[in-house]
Amino acid sequence: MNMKHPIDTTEGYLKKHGIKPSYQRIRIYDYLATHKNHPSVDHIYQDLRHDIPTLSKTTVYNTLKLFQVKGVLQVIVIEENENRYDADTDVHGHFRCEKCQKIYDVPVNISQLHPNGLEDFLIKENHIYFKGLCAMCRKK
Amino acid sequence: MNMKHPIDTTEGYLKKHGIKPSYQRIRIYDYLATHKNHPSVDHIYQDLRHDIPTLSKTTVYNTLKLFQVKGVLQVIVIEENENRYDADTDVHGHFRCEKCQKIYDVPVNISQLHPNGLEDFLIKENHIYFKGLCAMCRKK
DNA sequence: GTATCTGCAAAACATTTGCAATTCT
DNA sequence: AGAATTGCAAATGTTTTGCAGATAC
Repeated sequence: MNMKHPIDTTEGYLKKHGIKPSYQRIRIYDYLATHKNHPSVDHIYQDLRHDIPTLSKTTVYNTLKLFQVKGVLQVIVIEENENRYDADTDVHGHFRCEKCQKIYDVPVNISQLHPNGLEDFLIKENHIYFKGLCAMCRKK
Repeated sequence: MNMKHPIDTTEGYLKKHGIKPSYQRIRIYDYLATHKNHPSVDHIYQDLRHDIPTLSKTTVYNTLKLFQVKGVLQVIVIEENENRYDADTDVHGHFRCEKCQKIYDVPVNISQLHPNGLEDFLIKENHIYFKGLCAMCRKK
């Protein structure tokens, strides 16, 4: 579980954010909270459909869009043609290895970054990511 | 023109990077160099097809992919479902206004950002972007 | 019983691929 | 001529939409 208030259940956590906790929504949120490898829609769908045979991909899309609007996940736009999802809503960066394709979490101190010219802008989201070779792939 | 060596022509600049300067490639590069608003493939295609009626979108895709591989542009992955392109290959950030959709350049000092845990990683690309409301949209 | 949620099928996009015609040297 | 480039048409893959049936309160 990856929740701000660990005492909560997923159901309570979703409710608190104005999301009706249907069975599918709870399962999708729990999947994200326990699979921190920044899954794509298809990852989520393929894994969950073994447990929930009636699940449809549309529901996964609907649910993730709702989660995004309600602020319980962040969309990681790092691949050029598919979105990834992360239940960790704290500001942090990502690293994508161009060889093994894995996406790593990267702790970054955003306060060190003082962009000029944005003084009158309202910044709602910070996105930082890196691409290259991870330690393992680099050695080979 | 947005070139490291302003003395060059587009033709010379492309050659230097191992790109045969065909008519279409020169026109697409010039478009990027003079339109710094981070256009999408469709922006480029729709604008250039008035001048070059035979231009195909495939050629725009082919050319941008080639430019990316040869390192004369960077792909900005900031929209959730389409790529944007920038002939400025220096490290810099972007800000996308969620209201007017405009993408602004943001000078950032990447060296201020010392991500932990990437010591053995080879970082080839840095990407930093922000989302929110720009100064103009915020006032309204 | 009325709202909402789910999921199938189809549509809408962005992007890629196969291949034939064109262009360049 | 030979090699690279262009561009049409079709395919692919992701995401969205319309809508009917199921579910929840």
